[in-house]
Amino acid sequence: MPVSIEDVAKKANVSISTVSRVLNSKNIVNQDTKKRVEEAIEELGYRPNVFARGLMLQKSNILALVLPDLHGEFYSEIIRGANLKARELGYHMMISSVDADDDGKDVLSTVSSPGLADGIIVMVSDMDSKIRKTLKKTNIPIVLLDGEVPDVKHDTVVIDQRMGADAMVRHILAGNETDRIIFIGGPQTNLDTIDRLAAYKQVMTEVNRTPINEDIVHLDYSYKTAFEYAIERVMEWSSVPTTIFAANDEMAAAIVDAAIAATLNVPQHLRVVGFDDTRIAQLTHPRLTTVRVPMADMGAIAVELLCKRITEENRPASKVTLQAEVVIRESCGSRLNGDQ
Amino acid sequence: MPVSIEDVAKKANVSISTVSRVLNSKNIVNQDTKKRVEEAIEELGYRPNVFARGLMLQKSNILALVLPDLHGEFYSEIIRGANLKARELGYHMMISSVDADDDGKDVLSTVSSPGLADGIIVMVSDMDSKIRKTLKKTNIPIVLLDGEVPDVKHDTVVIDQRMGADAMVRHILAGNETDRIIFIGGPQTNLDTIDRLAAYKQVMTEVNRTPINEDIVHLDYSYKTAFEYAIERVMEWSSVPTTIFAANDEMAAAIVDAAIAATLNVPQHLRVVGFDDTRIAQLTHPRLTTVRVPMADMGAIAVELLCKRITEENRPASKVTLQAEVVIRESCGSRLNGDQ
DNA sequence: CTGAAAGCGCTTACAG
DNA sequence: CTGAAAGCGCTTACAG
Repeated sequence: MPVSIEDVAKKANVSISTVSRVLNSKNIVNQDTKKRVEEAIEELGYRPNVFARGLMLQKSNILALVLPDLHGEFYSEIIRGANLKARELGYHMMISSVDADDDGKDVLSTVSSPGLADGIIVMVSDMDSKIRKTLKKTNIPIVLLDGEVPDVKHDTVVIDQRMGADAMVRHILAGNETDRIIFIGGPQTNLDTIDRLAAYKQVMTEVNRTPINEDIVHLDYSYKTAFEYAIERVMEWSSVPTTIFAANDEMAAAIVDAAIAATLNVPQHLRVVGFDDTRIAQLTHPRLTTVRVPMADMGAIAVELLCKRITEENRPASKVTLQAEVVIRESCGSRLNGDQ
Repeated sequence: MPVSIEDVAKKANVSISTVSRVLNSKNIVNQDTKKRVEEAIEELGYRPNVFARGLMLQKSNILALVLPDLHGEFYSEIIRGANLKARELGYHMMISSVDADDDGKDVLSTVSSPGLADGIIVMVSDMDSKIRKTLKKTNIPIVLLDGEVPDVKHDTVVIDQRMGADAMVRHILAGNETDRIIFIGGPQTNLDTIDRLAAYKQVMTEVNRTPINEDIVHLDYSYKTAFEYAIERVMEWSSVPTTIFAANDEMAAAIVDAAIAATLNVPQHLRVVGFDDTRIAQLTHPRLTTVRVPMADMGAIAVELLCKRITEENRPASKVTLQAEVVIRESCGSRLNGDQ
């Protein structure tokens, strides 16, 4: 039987009101009584019951983080960044994953009003995701990661995917103007892929090289699929000057490996760039030119926004856009040492 | 103002007791009343208040997972495995990280009795970790990952590191009997490193090759440190037949890269093996021979044990040992194609 | 099968 | 500065 506020009160010879006061350091308490109470708390090892407190305060100090998947470094960095910031601000973090077919009712309902979490950070990376509909019905503070849900009032933190992809395509063109550029994306409904592809199309069109359908392919972001796809095609690709613009590092790494398996030299016979700048980008040979997405920052900023929203319900919804920047390494023949 | 059980009761023309009964489907409720109540719940979008329920039931359906760090694939796999299983069993998961200097009081106290979480999974990977002391004082259900804390009654899930390391050293010796074998571990107080090193010493001693001090080095598990260390020494290492046994894949990858940077061939001029079988192991060239540690399983089983402990307080503490197995790839010259 | 009432452990006006 | 009391939203014996 855990010790309650009443036990403390008895031991310190005061009322529970007084104990509560020293606990919350609200109203002023006499120095001596305060000391007596604190000693009693210490001796008894008293910890306030979170539920009782939550019942009164309608606040749990818990934030929920809902991600589409918990797999891979991308998400683990978000979790890390969010967790650090949450602790800093005095919140705990709950975490859960919801895949695209899941409407997330399960997760959201337990977590949401009048629920466990004071607020919730949701990443909805797929356009068709059912959770988007569920979100509309929730009226707990929400921060959306990397995507927006229409008709929901919420704060948002996004990566400027378009700028990043735009800069990347220009970087490719700067080094190798005449290259055929093949875009290899994730699923068609994936929001990141949509943005990155849009930027690719736009820049290409701008330089009068409207992309043809054969140069746009959609895979599933995985190493395996990309490797299998690439191994069949690297020889053909390398027959004319070509750069592969993969929408994540995993696929880029797979393509590099497929090229190497076919005894091609990257970047000489084939150029490859990735996206995200996960650790994989530095483990390939040659290392990947890619676009850095500040994942940990994303998590941290989302937590920050959420906490602000929780304490200040009526502040206007804000949108934070994080820049993504091109990181030049060797897989594309960098401008620094590309002319050796 | 969220809708309460009272609102539902009014709408359905019953008492709150009855609403509670249909909610918890305990005692039998008349079909018609039940239906009426369910409709009211649906219409009002009623969700029971978690705190009120927790106050009564002394149960939150939340599990806490405390890891030494949230960085890297190793931990993200544990989180993933744990999270999946937790959802399956109807629990939510809270997550937090605690570093070795932190005594975790902060985390544990909020999370622990009479706290938020019904139980807690803790990974304590460092012998000196202060959290070990804090753990002794907690009397909430605990499952320990990958390490034990004396004097605490708890369930445990461990990897059989020793068997894994043992098998690995024998594998190295089987292919290259006369190789000098250098063990590169993490910090001296790291429990995994301790076990892996012990196995290395034992097998070496068994074959009458008691290791010398120069062949045992402690780094910090990171790619960077290992690369810097290796780049200075690869030439010397390769001057006699040598295998590097790194205590994780990160360091193994760094050593492979250092060797390549020195234009050495792996496994011909230098052999390298890793530990963990994280994804990195398949991204190096050559790919790493390593020891597979079932991380996701570890998370899932920990959750399972914890849930059993929560519901059956008096069951005897159990210890689940997961096997680690050698995965043969190319970095050590496999038996399959090592004699080309 | 159903309702009135006690109680879970807190916080917070309200008096004093 | 401090205490008695109400109340947060539930669950669960206890009567009926």
